[in-house]
Amino acid sequence: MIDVELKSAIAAGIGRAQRHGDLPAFDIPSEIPVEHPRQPEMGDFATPICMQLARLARMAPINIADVLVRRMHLPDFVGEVTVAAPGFINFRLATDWLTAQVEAILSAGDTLGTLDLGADKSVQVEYVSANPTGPLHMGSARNAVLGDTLASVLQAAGYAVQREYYVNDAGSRMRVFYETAFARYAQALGREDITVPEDGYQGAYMIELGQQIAEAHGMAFLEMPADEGALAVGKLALDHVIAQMHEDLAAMGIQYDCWFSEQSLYQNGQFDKIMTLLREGGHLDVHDGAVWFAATRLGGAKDEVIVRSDGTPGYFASDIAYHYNKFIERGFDRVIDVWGADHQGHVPRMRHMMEALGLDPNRLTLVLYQLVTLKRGGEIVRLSKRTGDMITLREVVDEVGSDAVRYFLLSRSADSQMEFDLDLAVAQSDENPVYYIQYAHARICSILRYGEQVDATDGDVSLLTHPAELTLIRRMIQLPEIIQLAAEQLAPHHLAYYAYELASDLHAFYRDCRVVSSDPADRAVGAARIRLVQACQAVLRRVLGIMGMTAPEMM
RNA sequence: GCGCCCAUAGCUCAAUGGAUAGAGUGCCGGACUUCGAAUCCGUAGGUUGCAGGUUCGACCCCUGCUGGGCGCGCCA
Repeated sequence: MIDVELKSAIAAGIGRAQRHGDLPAFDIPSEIPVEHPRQPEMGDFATPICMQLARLARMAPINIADVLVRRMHLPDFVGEVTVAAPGFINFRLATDWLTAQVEAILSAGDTLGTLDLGADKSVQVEYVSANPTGPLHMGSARNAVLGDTLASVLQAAGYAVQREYYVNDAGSRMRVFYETAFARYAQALGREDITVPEDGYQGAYMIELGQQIAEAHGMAFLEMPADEGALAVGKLALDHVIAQMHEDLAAMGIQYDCWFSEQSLYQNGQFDKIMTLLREGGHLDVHDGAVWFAATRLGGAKDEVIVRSDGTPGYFASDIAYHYNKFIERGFDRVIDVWGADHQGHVPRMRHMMEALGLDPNRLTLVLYQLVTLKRGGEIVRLSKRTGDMITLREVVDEVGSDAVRYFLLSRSADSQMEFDLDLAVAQSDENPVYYIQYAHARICSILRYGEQVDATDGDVSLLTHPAELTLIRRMIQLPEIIQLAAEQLAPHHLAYYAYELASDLHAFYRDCRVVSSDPADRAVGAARIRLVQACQAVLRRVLGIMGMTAPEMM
């Protein structure tokens, strides 16, 4: 990456200046800041390093800058260097290097923008993981988009990524779900005496599910002992719900590598093994009839119940066993869990759990996102599967479209609380910036169709000298940098802004530069511009692809 | 009471401790007889919630307020 080369050139320049006696001796900072100047006229890259060195060198920043510029060996991609008050060094990319990048992009193929930041380390991204007790509702949408895009970003950054859905098919909520399913099934067969539990799932979808099972299986499960019948109906209902989730997520272009069952954590004595490990490590206490995780001994605010006094494992027990499985059984180098902000209270105990398992807590990252407030008719809608008040992810995706939903949810940082107005989302879907970006792609396709008869294979990109052309190329070569930023910060919203700016530069280029011209005198530059437009198309496709969006050829 | 997150243009949101804080949207005004007007160009809009502090330099880091969201269970 060019910024890395620039940094080492600057560091080397400081060393050389010191050896020549232009700068006094001091330790060269390990991290050399390189950034994009706010004003493009100032250059493509800049470093404020001289301001930071002023104290060390006991010199004015501007004088340090002068010395440094004189002593630096410039990489070949730098065309011009200037010094600006109070001590910035500005670098401008060489035009011939810049235009050559068009060919580099065209020959990159599918790996365009791919980095080796991850060094092929294995990362698991676990996201959505909503309880399988009903259809996915809109509350899970942000989790889905964030997690899925994060996974793609990390893939592009050179990690070996695995996408996982954690199916909470154990525990007390599951039992209530089974009982609800059984009651609805029985009611469908006329047994009004069998009722949905007090804290059961009231949604209409459970009634439908009960009817479907009744139609398919008749009285069979009612003729069994009650426990067995409920279990059998419950399992059918669970399978149905999970199959539905597959479909709903697929409608957003999301596919997992693994659907991991919580129940499986309690098979083959695995859980006992982990409890032994924790006990031997001195992390367990027994009191009030329950087994506790001694988080306070690791600096936590309170201890956590692992096994309840009735002998059943609690949610945290599964969390421990699950992460033991992720790191120790399956050996992921790094794990990212995407959680809603309502789970932020669990962050410290996850850290303590990692310590207790003898794992480096930094290998586990919990990405938290602020919950989305849903509005309909100006009113805030509260979603709950238990009460059955819900707006499903599917109905919104069907109505607004996957691309628009994804872009909307992706374009804000995870820390921002956002409002999703359903009426507005439908009414204004045409104004969603995603269409602006897709239009840029469709426009390129249109230009290429129109210029089909032009032979651009020998297009000479060095003819690209118009400011709009160079601005576009500058934007195009930013892709790796944006992928790196998004991967390092685990913040995919940078992609959304980048894609918009890329589209904007393309539209501006289209305004200023005629690509396909009937004038024979324009043939050479036209061929070069076709190369440029093809390269831009590749970048647009790539960034849209990482965001999980389509790149339509026509709209 | 304690903890986490947030507060930036009318609205929705950006901005790795660096130069004149940017987009979209909305208002107003312009541009189709040539590759797509789902586009482009322009005007207006700011004490970055308040008060201190650190720094050569703060929207960004620290402290204290104010206001909002979310947590603090032998639920998940």
